[in-house]
Amino acid sequence: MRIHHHRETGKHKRFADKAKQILHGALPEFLKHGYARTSMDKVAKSAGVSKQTLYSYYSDKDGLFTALIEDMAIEKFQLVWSQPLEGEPKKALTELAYRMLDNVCDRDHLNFVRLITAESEQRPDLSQLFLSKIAKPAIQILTAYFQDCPYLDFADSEAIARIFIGSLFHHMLTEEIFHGKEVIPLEKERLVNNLVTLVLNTGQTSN
Amino acid sequence: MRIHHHRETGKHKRFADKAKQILHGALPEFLKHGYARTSMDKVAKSAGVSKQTLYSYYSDKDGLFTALIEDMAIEKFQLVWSQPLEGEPKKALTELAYRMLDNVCDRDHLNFVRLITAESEQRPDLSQLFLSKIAKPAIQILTAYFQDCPYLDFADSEAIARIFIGSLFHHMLTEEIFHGKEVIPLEKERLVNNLVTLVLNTGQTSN
DNA sequence: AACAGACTAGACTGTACAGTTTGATTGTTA
DNA sequence: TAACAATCAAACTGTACAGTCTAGTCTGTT
Repeated sequence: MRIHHHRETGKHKRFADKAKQILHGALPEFLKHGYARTSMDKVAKSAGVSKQTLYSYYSDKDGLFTALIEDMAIEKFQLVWSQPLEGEPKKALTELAYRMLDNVCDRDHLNFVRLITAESEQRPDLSQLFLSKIAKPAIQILTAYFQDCPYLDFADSEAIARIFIGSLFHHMLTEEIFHGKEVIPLEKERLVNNLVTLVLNTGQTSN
Repeated sequence: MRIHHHRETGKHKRFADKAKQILHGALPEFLKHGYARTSMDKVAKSAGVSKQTLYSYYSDKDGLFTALIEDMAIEKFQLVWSQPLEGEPKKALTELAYRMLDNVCDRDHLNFVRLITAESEQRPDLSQLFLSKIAKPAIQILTAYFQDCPYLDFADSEAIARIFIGSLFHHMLTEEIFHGKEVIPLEKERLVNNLVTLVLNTGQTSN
């Protein structure tokens, strides 16, 4: 991104606003069509900005894409884990599971996952960013919950947390991204019930 | 594909051979670079065939791609599930888990999954083919094992099978496709041990 | 009024690539 | 040997698109 020097914060702000406006326009294009099928002309149009301006904020298509993914990984997509995990384990885990399934099944989120996957070979840095900013915190929070909850006791809390999250993630991948609703349908309720039961059966203590 | 009429099987065979030869050349290109970044010139070169021949066997890039994915989904990639699941549950499940992790972590297989994911919006039919030819049989076999095994008894065998397979799939997605080995590493052994324990703890009967 | 900075529309350049055409070569069949 | 099918290399066409350039507008500052 070009370096600007302004004395006034107003101008800084306007600059940042325009940068955001461009990302905001680029977002649906890249999410819908993927990297290769998105043209800079369409991005400019979608952002309501001239092509020249686009290129004065982002040096090239790759720079724009990188900025976009970073912005998404950092700003969007961590809503689920902001709420604390409290109360009776069965209720807490069930609610978490539904929250995760609902949140992750949002169109934008699904397309984001697909985009990261599609470009994971060209841009391993971006998929690692995804992991460190989104997957890792999720695993850590759930692991900490398993460790700290007085009603639960696992030999390996992190592994259990991964199994929990992995099952839910896989479900949304097959049902939503792979369009599995007609091919291999499975109601959320069955998955969540069995998953929670499985985990509690093993981890529940008597105290 | 063009329709040919030959009286001799020799010609039929040669025709089919050439078709396979083209697919064989197209395979690494599409797997490595994805759909958009693969050019028909490179495919022709990689297959050791002229561009004209390429276009006489497959009507266009899309037709070639479709044929390739169909071939892969049907011919390759179901090795794990061909061996029967027998013996003591703990041993059988542990071995299955390792077999699946090893098999699925093969470069070609990983790239195949990424390719299917990347094109899942443009070509939902192909991702559904992947599900019905690869994921569905796997789930069915494991479900049947859970149901038929005298030492095991689940309320919902299919849900448990999905949790089992989903956890393993998610692991290979994060560790291999998303390059998570440095970011969120987890040894196979921890995952498999905990997964098998989790499942057996819940399903094991006393008979 | 004069100037500067951010912006715009649109033309332009060069490259990559899907798909076609040409014209020659080889091998098989009748 | 004549006809034919399959193949080849290479040139060609048309389109899409990244990135640049031109010329001019609008806005706020001095």
